[in-house]
Amino acid sequence: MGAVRTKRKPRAVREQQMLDAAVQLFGQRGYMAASMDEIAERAGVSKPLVYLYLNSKEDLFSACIRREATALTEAVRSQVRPDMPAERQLWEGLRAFFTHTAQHPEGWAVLHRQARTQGEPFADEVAAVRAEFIAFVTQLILAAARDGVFCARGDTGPGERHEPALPEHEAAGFAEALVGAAESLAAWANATPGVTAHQAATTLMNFAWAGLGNLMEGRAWSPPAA
Amino acid sequence: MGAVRTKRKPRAVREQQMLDAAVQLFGQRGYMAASMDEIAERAGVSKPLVYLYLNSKEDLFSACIRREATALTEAVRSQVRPDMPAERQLWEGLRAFFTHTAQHPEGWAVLHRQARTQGEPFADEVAAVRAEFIAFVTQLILAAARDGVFCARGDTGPGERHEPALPEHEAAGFAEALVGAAESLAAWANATPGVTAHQAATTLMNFAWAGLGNLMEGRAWSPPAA
Amino acid sequence: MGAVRTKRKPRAVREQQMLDAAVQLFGQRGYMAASMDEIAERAGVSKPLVYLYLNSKEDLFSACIRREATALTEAVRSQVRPDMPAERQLWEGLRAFFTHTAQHPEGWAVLHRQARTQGEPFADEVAAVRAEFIAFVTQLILAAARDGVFCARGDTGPGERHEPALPEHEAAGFAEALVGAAESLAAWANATPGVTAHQAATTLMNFAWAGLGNLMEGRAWSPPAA
Amino acid sequence: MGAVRTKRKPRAVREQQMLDAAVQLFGQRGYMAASMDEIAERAGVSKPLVYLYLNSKEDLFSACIRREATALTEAVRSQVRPDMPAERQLWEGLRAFFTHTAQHPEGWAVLHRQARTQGEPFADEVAAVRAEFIAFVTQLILAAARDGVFCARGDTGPGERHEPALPEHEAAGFAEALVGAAESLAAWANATPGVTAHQAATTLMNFAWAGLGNLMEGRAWSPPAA
DNA sequence: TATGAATGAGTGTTCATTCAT
DNA sequence: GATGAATGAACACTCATTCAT
Repeated sequence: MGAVRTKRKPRAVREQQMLDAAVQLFGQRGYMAASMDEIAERAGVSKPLVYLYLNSKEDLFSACIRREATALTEAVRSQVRPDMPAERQLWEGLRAFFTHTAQHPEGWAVLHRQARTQGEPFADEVAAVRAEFIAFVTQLILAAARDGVFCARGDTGPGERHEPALPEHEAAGFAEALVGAAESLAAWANATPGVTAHQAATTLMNFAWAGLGNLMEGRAWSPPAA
Repeated sequence: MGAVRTKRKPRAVREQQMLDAAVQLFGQRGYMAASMDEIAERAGVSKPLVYLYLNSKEDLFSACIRREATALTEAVRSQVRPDMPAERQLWEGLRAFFTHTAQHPEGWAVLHRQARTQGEPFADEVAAVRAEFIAFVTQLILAAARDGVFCARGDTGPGERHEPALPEHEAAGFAEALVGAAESLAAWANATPGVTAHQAATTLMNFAWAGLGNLMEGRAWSPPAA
Repeated sequence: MGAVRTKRKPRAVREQQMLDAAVQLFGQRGYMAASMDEIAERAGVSKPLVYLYLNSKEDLFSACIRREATALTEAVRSQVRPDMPAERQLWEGLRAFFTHTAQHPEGWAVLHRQARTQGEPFADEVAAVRAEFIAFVTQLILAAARDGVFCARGDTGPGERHEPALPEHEAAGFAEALVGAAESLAAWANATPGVTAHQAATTLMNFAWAGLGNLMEGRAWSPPAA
Repeated sequence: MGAVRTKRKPRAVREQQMLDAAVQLFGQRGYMAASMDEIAERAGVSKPLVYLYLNSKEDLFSACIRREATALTEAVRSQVRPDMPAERQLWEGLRAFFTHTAQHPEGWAVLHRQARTQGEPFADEVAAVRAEFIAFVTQLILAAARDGVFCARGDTGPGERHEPALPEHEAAGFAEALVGAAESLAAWANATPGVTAHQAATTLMNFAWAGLGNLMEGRAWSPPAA
């Protein structure tokens, strides 16, 4: 059982083995249900070595969170250039997001499912990263509103410019919704065979971006009469 | 110290005390981190009694999930009548959803955060309930598309009926996104003071419904040229 | 191995069993070398029960220290009445001390040998008890000096009263020496077959009390010329 | 971070560094609580080197005991010449003892506190050294009794020689008491600021030697009537 | 109906010790 | 001469669970 126990690897290599094993098990079973014994075994390493290198279960989990959060952030950032138009930034970012979560399902499980259910230290770490995404999307929405992007797609004449009309607070709500939708679609795409990252991103852009455009043009939704 | 230990209550009362305590603790700490000792103490009951009534920790957790899922489903269902127009059904359902999650944060935590991180038996139970919501929303979207609802709000003449143009598979994706957005906004509303259930529902309707309408009218989003 | 595991005893009984086992093992092996497993086994009890009743190894050790310190203090106090002459108080106290340490060697080992080598919390607890003994002996010495007891044994007429001539600080030094001698003789008496508590006490009274008398009469020792 | 790790020192030097570190840590924390990791770090040396030079933790502790025991014995022996009168030998020996224990508190802690609480191998080693001290003091007392030293201090004419009157067994008891008193006073002197080795030695001589003299002169103490 | 008494099995963590270089 | 890499065995402690009353 467990990986073959090879010998005498340099520290950095062993550490990655341990983190790989830990991300898998934390992702599958959760923080509390994953035992250090099992992690060590799957890493092909004795338990004391795990403690020697990673200090404690908490530190190991934190290290997993940080590694996966950085990887995800990096994957998205590498596809998004600030000089792109907002719409393109969002599109590329979403594609990178869905691609990465599809390729690293356990890492995504650690971030999205497991870390958030654990107490303060872990939930906070991932909340901070998520807050950055929210802020990024909020800025994108505001930028698009400011630049009148939503009206530019041909149907409305560029002459009549609606004022931005979008308070920051409302944009934050939309960003929250958009990110939540993305998280949900990531799980859906991973669980539904045949749904690619490209399709998931397209679905979300259709759902969200078009809706925002509609809104920008003044067609705000209002509750139906009781 | 825990709750005051009163004596000789009928079984049903005791069981509710236990479930209340369990939902609180499972919601706060998670399934594994919540101990039966603590649950019994908070319920004001001895531990063997918990086992006598609820059999095991797994069964207790399942009972919590079922109770909270039923409560949430009931809260939504009670506000939604099948004879309402689809838009109204969604609006009322969302309001009920946001209201209920705001009033029962621990129950919602059990369903949304904790149950999904645990293995097969629990995650499946809540997944089934969630699937029902998704299916419901999918039907709403399809119904709206079929009835041309999105065009009805005055701007387009009811005469020219667009064909449905919305394959079920695509509607399911939208539903997934909409539900994910709702879940995200529920947490956001609970964490952000001053955001009411009404506002959260409005934000989501604006974000989603208006977007859907835009889409229905043929203004589908397509990826920008690289 | 281990005691026969009898069943269903009331808590107080079990606690004494545990303390008995713990005092034995702590006394023989020391705090760190005694394992909770071994203590539980010798007490005829499972390990969780030890934790249920005594909380932790530290608390268990503290409980041992307190129990044995109280027993020793009580044993001595029960033989010493404040209305006795100082000399008699010391004599009776020492006899009680040597008797008790002979009858409870492990308890004495816990107090004298083991507790003092452990860190702050434990060493302090026993140091406080020892300080009480020192203070008691100091008062005895001062009282004897004040009352001129040392001159009363016939050789000097009671008429000529020497002034106390004994500063408190010096009395404390003597008390420290006397108590140290007593501790040493307790181990010696326990290790040397045929030495009774009575004999040990007599030896110490001869060694110390007579010497004090000599000193009181003005025959102070002074260093020999180099 | 521990001592600076300098390179390539001769073996004897490294060994002393290790023993220094070990004596400090064993003295402060005790045998079991001091870890080889910490010792190696404080010695500025890698752990395998400690094993290469000192074989095992037990051997290392033994080496500490032997080094400190030898140092203490040597310190005392160097001040005591067999041709001195017994009283002077004791006085000089005590002064050397108090001086050394004051200057090497950790070494003294290893010998007096830590080694005696550990099992057979260590306690025996230090017990053997202590037995030598006891034997030495016993001989001193017997010699003084034989030579009538106690009567020589002027008050009694040297003409009338009391017979020794001191059985060896009784002398051993006095020696045990005296050494115990010395050990106690050593700790007291170290813990009480302002008490010098000279003062501690004087206190003990006053307490013990004068008492012995009193005894020799036939004024034996006898228990008071009940 | 309800509980005090009790435990088997497992957890995270540490330590003395060795090997390969 | 000296060390980075590695582990078997143990430790304190906790938990879900049951029995006897």
